[in-house]
Amino acid sequence: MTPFDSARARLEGHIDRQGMKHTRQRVQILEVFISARHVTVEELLRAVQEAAPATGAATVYRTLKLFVEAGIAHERNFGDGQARYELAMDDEHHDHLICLDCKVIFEFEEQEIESCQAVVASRHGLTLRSHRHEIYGSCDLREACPRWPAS
Amino acid sequence: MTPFDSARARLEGHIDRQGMKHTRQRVQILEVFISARHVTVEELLRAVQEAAPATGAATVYRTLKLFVEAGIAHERNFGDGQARYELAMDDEHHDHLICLDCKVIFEFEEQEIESCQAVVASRHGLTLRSHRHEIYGSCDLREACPRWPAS
DNA sequence: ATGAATGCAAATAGTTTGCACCTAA
DNA sequence: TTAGGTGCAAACTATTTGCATTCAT
Repeated sequence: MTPFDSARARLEGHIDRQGMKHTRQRVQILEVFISARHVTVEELLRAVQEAAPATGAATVYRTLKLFVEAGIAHERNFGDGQARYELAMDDEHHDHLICLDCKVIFEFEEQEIESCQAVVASRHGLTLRSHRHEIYGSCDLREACPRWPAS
Repeated sequence: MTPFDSARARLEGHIDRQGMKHTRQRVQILEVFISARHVTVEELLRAVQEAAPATGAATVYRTLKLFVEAGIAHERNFGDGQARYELAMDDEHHDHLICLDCKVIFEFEEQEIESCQAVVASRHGLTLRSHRHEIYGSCDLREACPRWPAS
């Protein structure tokens, strides 16, 4: 089962369960979304419009919300004013490390940090619900940079 | 030296260094800002207008940016669509724990998490520059909640 | 047939900017 | 005097919404 198939299965299940309809657009948007990482609505819209030029921005916004409700996408905000979406795979969790120089986005998972968080929450009498953790760094556009020697 | 005095000193220094001007509005906004925590522009504007009704929103936006440049304020975004600002005190750092039920914002500092982050960054060849870490939890509006038994 | 989804355009919300007037230095 | 600041309104950006039309069921 490819990522597309399992995401689609989950989406169709959600659509059926909610008495919604299966549409061409929803599948087309999912197809493009699957092979993208941390896409903005604008990027996704442009890509979708290459196959289906009539697609409207509102549909992409609405469909991404649907993906989030169906549990196949996460919304992210990296502080540049526009939301980004990424595929939500089963029981996988990660946070992000963003390079301020070359804008590369890495994903990381640090069990030690994860467990600290529950402690912090309970210390204040709260039950941990979710979190958001982004680390910003610099690659100085040197060899270590995945885009080196990009402009 | 009160927090207001040291913030004001730093602001005036920045203003002088940049050849800017000292204005009534900047001091008035600082006065209100000092005694607020995680304020939105709207909240700050309303409070400032109680003392100086003619103050415009643009001035508050511009002044908060100035505060950030002067190093006396941090901009925060807790995902509700509007920026919040808080006083930046010397060599103090903290992250946030937000209650999804009662909206209380706690501050926390966890040295273990801090040091993990540099490791994560270097693991990917980056130098740590900054980070953003928010933990979201629930108080279930019970006794532990600082606003209990609020509505 | 009929109700939900789409696409467009208009509406919002938060923030920024242009510009005439004001004010600190 | 004069550059920088302010206040207002208009512009902008990302996103949402109203509505007539289209499409899935």
